[in-house]
Amino acid sequence: MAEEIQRSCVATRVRRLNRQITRTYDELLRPLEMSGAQLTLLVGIALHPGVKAVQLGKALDLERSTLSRNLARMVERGWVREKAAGAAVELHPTSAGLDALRCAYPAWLEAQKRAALKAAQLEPLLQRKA
Amino acid sequence: MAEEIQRSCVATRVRRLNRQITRTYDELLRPLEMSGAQLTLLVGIALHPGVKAVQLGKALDLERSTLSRNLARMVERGWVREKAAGAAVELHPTSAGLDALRCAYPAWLEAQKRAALKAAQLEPLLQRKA
DNA sequence: CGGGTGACGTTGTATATGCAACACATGCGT
DNA sequence: ACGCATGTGTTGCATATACAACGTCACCCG
Repeated sequence: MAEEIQRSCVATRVRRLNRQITRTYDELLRPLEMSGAQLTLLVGIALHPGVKAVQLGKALDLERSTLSRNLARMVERGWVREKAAGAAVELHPTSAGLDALRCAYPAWLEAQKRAALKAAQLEPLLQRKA
Repeated sequence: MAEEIQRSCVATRVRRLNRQITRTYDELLRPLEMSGAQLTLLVGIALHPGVKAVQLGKALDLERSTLSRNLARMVERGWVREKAAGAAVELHPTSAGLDALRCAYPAWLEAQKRAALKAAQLEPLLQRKA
């Protein structure tokens, strides 16, 4: 029973891979004082200026309160501006945010390259699930 | 550039999948007051009684301090016993821990079933990485 | 024996995440 | 206009995670 879980648990594998991948991106983005989570949000906002927070959350499958707090940090940094729109909030990139995005691109490329190696571990993951 | 990141970022995809999978397991384990992370640790300890913490951490690619704190919670719950062994710590399951594991098995099975659906999203992930 | 070095765990601090509870706005129906 | 349901965001609390700094133990070497 315990053997079966250890052999085939999807959560264990996905979570471990997530740790490895997240560490890789965070390490390379750290000089820019940006996290992988923040990069994802910044990209989404830059590509869809004025997007409603709730839409962004649904696209990323992010809980409302998590998104709210992550955005607050990015507003602090001056990368994002929030604009009230009734009960909702519209998100806009600032020029500093777009600059940060440009600066992050080389680090992202390198992280993407390193991640490709670890992503090979995804395939056994899928095969064992069956 | 931003388009490229949104289209192909491995971290974004792995992290989103991790959120979905983790939520699934945590939701089903919640009645037992157990998390997916704790289940993984408990399984590892149950299968290798006396395992050194550092070994478990390496197997799961878990940072030392993270493991230390997660284990502390499980010791609190009475599922695990820590035994000093020089500078290291040996981990043993308690009988309550083994009981909890047995109780968790049906929930794990159900989570595993639900996760199989979402894991289909892993395949597009891999293909776009190339 | 004494000092240094490396391995291991813990503590401080920060981000990421989620659930539950609350607050607020909007819009609808009467 | 009133009240109610719904959608949206925020706050309180808890876990998971990582890095940096620190304390300790063990071990080895001179």
